[in-house]
Amino acid sequence: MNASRHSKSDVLQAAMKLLDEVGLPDLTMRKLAASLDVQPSALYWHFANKQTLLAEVSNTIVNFAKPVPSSSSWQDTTLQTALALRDALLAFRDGAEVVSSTLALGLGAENALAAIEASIEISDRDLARAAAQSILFLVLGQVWHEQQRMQANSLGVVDNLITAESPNLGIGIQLILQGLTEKVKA
Amino acid sequence: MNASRHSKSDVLQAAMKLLDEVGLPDLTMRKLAASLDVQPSALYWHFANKQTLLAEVSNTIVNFAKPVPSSSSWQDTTLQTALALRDALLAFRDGAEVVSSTLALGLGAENALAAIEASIEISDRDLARAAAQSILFLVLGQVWHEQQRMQANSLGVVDNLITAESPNLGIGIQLILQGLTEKVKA
DNA sequence: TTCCTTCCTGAACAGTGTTCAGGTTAGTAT
DNA sequence: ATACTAACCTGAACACTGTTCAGGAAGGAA
Repeated sequence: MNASRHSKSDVLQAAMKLLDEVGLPDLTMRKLAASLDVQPSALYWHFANKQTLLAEVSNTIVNFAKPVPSSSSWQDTTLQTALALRDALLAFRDGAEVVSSTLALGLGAENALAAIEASIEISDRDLARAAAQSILFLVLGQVWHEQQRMQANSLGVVDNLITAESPNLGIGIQLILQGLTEKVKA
Repeated sequence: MNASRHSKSDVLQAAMKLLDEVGLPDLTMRKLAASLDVQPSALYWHFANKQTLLAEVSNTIVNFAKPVPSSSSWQDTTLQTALALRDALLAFRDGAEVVSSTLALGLGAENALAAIEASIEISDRDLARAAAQSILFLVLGQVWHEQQRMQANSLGVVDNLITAESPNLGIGIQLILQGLTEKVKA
């Protein structure tokens, strides 16, 4: 990952690799530069600042979730879309925190919301948008929590004899979908 | 807020005030110390580190939400509890981000989850817990998003001609409650 | 007055993101 | 081959950050 000169996507790729190796808190510009055999200041030719870099990392994570084929019901399609996003977040270390922060700052990660919203086939688009946003926050929150536990567990914290409360993951989404379906009926 | 010696709660109180004045990103140990006319190192007699301090800030925010009286239905009580939490988060600058981070790190903020969970009067407690967690994430995500927009707007970002998509706030929660009610019927 | 707990100083350490004037490299056109 | 121009990088510095630690001062109790 070194050897003379680098392109913008080289830097992005190195950032993804470093994220996987050391996690978000230790993903510093200096370490990233070192992994490319380059001075820290060199990174600022490719990216205006660290947040811009992280925004592109976030987009890479979100776009890792490929669109799901439409199922028998739109409810199922929405659920599958949300689960695909969940899997994408889980596929990268601290993925949920990266995406959450980027989303909060208003940079990128709109693809995730758009995909969920598009899958909700009801006529009231405001309601669809509100529901999609709810599902997004739910997935981000749950995965963030889970990934934080992963790190805590990997550092000798041993209080996790009961680690399996994971089935939570899909329940909240299904509750929202059920509520949506009922609300639209009326 | 100065004058010779300070207690632990003095420091906490000064931290809350400084948070309101400068926001979370500028809430540094040095500024906090300066606001108390004290050296930064003095703070470490009261708190082990910054995260511990922030955890207590977080708890202060969460406990600002007083328990709501029980309504006609538990669904309404749960909704009111969630809205009370929302109001507490909104009452402090960057409140949602402070609580989210603290919650993710596993320190404090369990009161919020407990209050919501206790209000859900169904026999399946695992389901109640999952639903409560979903509602919590939903409120945190939504308010975080909203507060970030507040700051962005106060800094000369002027693209907010249409600022009023706030009614989202309660919709997601109601969807979850409706879904819950249906699921329990069966 | 002695003693002990509580609270604080002053200085330093190791790290962070970021800026900037200037240099090198590579490719393209003349 | 030469000149030019864009892409990319160096090296050093700036202004911060959280945190540690040996030691000193203030206040109350014995």
